[in-house]
Amino acid sequence: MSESNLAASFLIGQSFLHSKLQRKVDGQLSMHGISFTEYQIMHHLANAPEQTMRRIELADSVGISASGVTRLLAPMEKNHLIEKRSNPRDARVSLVKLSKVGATLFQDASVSFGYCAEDLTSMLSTKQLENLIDLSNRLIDGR
Amino acid sequence: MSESNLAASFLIGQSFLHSKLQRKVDGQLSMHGISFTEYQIMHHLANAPEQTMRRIELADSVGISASGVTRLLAPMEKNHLIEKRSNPRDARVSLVKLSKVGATLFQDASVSFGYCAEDLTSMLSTKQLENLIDLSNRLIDGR
DNA sequence: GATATATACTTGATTAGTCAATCATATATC
DNA sequence: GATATATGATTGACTAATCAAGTATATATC
Repeated sequence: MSESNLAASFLIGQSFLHSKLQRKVDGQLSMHGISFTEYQIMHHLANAPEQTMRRIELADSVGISASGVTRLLAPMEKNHLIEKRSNPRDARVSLVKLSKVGATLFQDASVSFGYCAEDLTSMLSTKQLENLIDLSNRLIDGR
Repeated sequence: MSESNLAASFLIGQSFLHSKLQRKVDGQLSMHGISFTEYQIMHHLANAPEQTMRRIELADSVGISASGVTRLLAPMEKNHLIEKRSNPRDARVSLVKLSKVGATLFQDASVSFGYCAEDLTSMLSTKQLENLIDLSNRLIDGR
């Protein structure tokens, strides 16, 4: 009956936590007209050299499929948050660059996102949060 | 440029981790013909008194909307994994009971799920995993 | 006991993603 | 240098969810 497997109950809890965090973050970012996924795209672009990445790199960074990236970026390009660049060394590649408009929006959204994140984690001390991030990173890296 | 906010980078990492876990778990459960969401539904039903819950309780437990539950349960009922019961004290309520077939499938799937969970968390000691669950629960409870 | 409000659930329309197939280009091999 | 294979990206068809609106029933108030 009751779940005796620690690892299994972690997965169940993890999934529930995700839905809670996702809901809160999406609600907060909606006032900037973007979703959490779009925010993540901009986050990775903002931290990349030249604010530029290949689409497949974005897919891997965010954790969605290549086709998901194509569909996600289309409206972002129409709204001039990003710009399409080609790679002269490899014509298969479509580079994505965070535009000036996109960078500004990202900075604004980052303030909301930061407050939201602080709020959602306010019950943990810095040490606990660092610990949590460390443990999460081990799960991500699989080491 | 680089994210100085600890809480914010936690949220980004959390989202990425979720996509990784979701993918792996869904892949594992697909051999039983169910999704992770369906597994969670059965998990909560299996642990409920009489293996029975109201639909809105299921929605809250799993972290999806009421309409999401309606849409999710429809095929599960057709496949006889769950049964619909009415509440004689409140005709608005539609009770959901895990069927015998559903309980058997859940037990089988729990074995796969357990292995999958062990595998995904194998790099953490029991103590670390307990610690991770505790920290996650604080985020969930907001205390 | 009629009326207003709240709760449980379902439905129609929409959205964000998936996968499988495809196209274009690049790279390796003979 | 022709051919096979691999890689990056897009598209069509589909799925799992959302929200807003609607229906049915219950509860509280006058």
